[in-house]
Amino acid sequence: MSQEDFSLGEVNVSLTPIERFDEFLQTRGMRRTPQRRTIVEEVFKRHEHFEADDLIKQLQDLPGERRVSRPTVYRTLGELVEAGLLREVAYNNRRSVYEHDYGYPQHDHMHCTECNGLFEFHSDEIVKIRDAVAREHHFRATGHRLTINGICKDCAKARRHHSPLDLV
Amino acid sequence: MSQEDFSLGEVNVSLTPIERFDEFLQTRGMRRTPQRRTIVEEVFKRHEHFEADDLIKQLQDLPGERRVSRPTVYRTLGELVEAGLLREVAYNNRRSVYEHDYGYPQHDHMHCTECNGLFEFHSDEIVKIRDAVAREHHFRATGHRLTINGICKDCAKARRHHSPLDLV
DNA sequence: GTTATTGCAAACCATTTGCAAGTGT
DNA sequence: ACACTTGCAAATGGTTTGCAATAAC
Repeated sequence: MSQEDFSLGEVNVSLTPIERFDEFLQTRGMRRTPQRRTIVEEVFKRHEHFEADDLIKQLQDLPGERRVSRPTVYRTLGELVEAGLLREVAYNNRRSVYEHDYGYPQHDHMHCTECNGLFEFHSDEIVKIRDAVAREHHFRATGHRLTINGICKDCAKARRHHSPLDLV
Repeated sequence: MSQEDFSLGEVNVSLTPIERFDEFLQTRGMRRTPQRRTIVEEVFKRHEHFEADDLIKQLQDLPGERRVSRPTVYRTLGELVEAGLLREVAYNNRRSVYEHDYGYPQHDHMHCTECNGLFEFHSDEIVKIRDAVAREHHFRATGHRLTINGICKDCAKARRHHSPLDLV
């Protein structure tokens, strides 16, 4: 976490995700419960994309008194999105994939159709074009989602070891 | 449909979607059935984004002998995607949205979070940047999906008629 | 005559919800 | 004390599947 204490719009960036969530709960008259606390902690332990089910499994490895039920996980994930701590990346249709969206720089994704991997990248250009396009169409842009589809470096390499006639 | 007879990669662009689908079925040893025919016809009657359910409703207005069951609609939509005639736009998670992807120029979307509307736009720049980014990361790009989120012109206008304190 | 396809009813499965018991404030 | 939360079990709802009857080829 940065030591600086500056604010970006309404959001005080010097807070940890846990503090930020507490702040959010307070503003909304919602309560700080051990379950909510456990979930934010686990969610921000590492920075990978995850699905609700990944998180549920992760929580199952926790000592018994910290167990959280499935509905509560779903409810809390929704709250974390509302709080601006998580973002939903809908690249997989059918189930939701989440990623950190707090104190983490704007970025986009490359999605490998072979191994289903998701890779992040950043491009200032994209944002510029986005805003230009939006302006041109009188659209008030608040964000965007770009996913480049294709084959990642590793899968491309693996493929070269097969003959081009090797069908599945 | 264009009168010209030129090919783009493997795809003969002079075919109508219906012909193209027949060709696809033939190559795969699949059969031309009245149900499949009805579905392609209805799907390509107009160029809007649609969900499986929209199509099912549209089919219900057809004379009785052309009725198609729900499972067949889902099965055929999948085939149309495989055939490269349709493309799945996963902007809504939970249900699939389809759009024409045959003889239709590359484009991206603006998604209005207010009215849920989807608007198309085209930008050559985006494709250039996409390829540059992919090259830089040794990623073999085959396509991309960009959705700009925000408020469309009409919803923005409607909003100005409310006081900023008008919550929900 | 084979083999693919259809329609029906039932299954799937991620997510959501009603509700009674529990718990922050 | 008073809401807000939780966990349970059951519901939801888009999509998929098993299977017997049917229809392309």
